Amino acid sequence: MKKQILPREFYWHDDVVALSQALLGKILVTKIDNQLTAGMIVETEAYRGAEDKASHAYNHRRTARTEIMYAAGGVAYVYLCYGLHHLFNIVTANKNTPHAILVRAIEPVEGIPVMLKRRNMQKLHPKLTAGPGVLTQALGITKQLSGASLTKSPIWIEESGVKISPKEILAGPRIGIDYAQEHRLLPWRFWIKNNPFISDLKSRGQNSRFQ
DNA sequence: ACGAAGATTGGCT
DNA sequence: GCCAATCTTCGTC
Repeated sequence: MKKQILPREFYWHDDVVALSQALLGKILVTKIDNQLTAGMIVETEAYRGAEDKASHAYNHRRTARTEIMYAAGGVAYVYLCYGLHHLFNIVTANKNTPHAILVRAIEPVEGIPVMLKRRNMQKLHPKLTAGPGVLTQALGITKQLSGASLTKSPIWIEESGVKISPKEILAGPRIGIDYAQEHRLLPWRFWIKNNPFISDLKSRGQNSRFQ
């Protein structure tokens, strides 16, 4: 099948919760250090900009770090978490609407030897790319790439040809945002049912071939 | 200028 | 299950 890079307009949709589900099954690709690596997006979280207490842009907070969230959709927002982990987000919606989608897990598709080397692992295992901090390491994404366009930079997203039906999509509370008060339990984390590469073991399903 | 907290991970008990 | 690692960011003094 033909590889089709998602156009900028794809990211301009105003409903970040719907887009978070639409991104499941798409292919996240990087070409960094001249090495092509890619994985299917299997878990996402929606962060609904100014109205979401879990969002870095809650109440229209604007700082040097979060400024890129206010750009028109279709750019990367990458930030350092706990001083260690680079977390990759997709900025969505129109300019000045700071919605973003955190990519929490991917299923490796291409460049697996490169990803293994970057992760210092010997063989394929969900730990390679299951989790927002480890998938960036596998793909070579760092905060240097925050602000990069997803249509003309070393990071982009492609159609996979695989259609994920609503029945295959599960939803639950977002992870690691207990500080978000009444927004803490919103079911804005989405994942592909029973996919072995989901970050949270409890929601992964019981038939993982890696157990 | 200071210090607490963080959209996590991996190793050890 | 618990906890340290590690450092930027941001609120407060």
